[in-house]
Amino acid sequence: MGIVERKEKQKQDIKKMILDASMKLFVEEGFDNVTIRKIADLIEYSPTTVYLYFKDKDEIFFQLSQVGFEKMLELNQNLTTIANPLMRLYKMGENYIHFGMTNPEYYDVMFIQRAPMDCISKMEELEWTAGSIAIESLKGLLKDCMDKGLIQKAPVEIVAMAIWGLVHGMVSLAIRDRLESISKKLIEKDQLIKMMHQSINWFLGTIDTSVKKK
Amino acid sequence: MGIVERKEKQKQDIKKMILDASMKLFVEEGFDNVTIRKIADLIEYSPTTVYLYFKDKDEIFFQLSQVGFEKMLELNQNLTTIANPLMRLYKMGENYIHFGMTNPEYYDVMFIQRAPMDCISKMEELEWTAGSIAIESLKGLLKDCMDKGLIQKAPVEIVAMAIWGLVHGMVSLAIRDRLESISKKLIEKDQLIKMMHQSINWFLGTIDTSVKKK
DNA sequence: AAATATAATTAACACTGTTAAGTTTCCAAA
DNA sequence: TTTGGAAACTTAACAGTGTTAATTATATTT
Repeated sequence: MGIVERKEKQKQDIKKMILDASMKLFVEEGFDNVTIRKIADLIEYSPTTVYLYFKDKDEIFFQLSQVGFEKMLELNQNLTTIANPLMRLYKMGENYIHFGMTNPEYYDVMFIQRAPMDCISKMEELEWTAGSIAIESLKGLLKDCMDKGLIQKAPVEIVAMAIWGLVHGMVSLAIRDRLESISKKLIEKDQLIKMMHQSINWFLGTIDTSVKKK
Repeated sequence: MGIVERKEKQKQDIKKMILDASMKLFVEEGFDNVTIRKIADLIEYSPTTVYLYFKDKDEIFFQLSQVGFEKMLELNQNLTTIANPLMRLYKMGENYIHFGMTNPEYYDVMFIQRAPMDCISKMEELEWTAGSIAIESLKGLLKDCMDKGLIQKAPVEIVAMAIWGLVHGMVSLAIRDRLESISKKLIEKDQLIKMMHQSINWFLGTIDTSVKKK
């Protein structure tokens, strides 16, 4: 039955077209400018056709966020070469900040935008999403650091929460233009990133047991 | 000229009515359910009347966020009694988390929602907003801690960014239902708050120079 | 070729923020 | 007290939004 196969492929192609169009609008014009009608215009179908391939707008954004997670996972490939877990942790934070600051729109759907209810239940079905892979690897890394005595022993979940909070907090405040108030003068993006690096550097320095305290 | 005074007062009263109605919708039905028409319904005026008192919807939310900042400032009154700056820092973080978790809608407009451009320029005019007061007091507190040798010396801005990031990160992830993935099972709000407390506790413990490191 | 299943579209609904134009209300000067 | 004008408010409308039911066009199967 080659015909049903081809049909299925066509279906997937159109799905991809819709996602690509959404992404294009998303990155170029921002979240609020992604409308069903604009998507339909781009792929040269009628607006209602979109609903033949996606339940609603939320599902499209959910799919986009999944793409974002994969991108992030890919970015973290550069960690594999780093043996020292504490160094890896630092690089991981650096990656996170870099990803968020250079892909603010992706970051938005992944971590800032309200997650629709039925996506949450979908997550629970999957049980092993790209997002949970990231957080699990962070927890593993922390455990590794503790086992090797590189950082103080503490409940992994608590420390993971703090570290994720730290980087997410800085990135999301930056993306939403709230970090202006930290210094009196305006700060440009590059310098902001530099400051974030200093922050995680300072942070990891303080929890690093090998650094001598006076 | 008592008449022009009374007129002015009336104007302020209606402004307050609009803000109160917005707030009510905001808290009870969430951000997306605050519409000009619903506000108008509540105050029993026509929708266009709202525009005689506020430039646009953004201005209403900006005003609401200002109210939020004042509420937060008020909450921080309990800090004055604490002499030890490190203890104050801990309590400040606890306050922040408490405020965010019990007033998620306020927190939203204050720190998460996209800030409209012309509000930012308005901020620069004011130059001394409730928001910047909070961040300045955090910086002052940190300087105090460093001067007294309670925590390691480091650039205040960098440390302030890290700490604000830490608490904001945890709260905003919680509000947007992203913290579910940190533990495999569902976590209820109260326990989440407890975990956040443990996080800042652990964090301040590690930067506290008086705590002995093994 | 006719019947059926699939795919795409048109038209419409119930909303949204916002504006121009028209009414009503109120206060001060003639 | 009447009249003029300003201020306050409303009606109607515009240009959008997500989404659905009903309809038409296109393939596929019998």
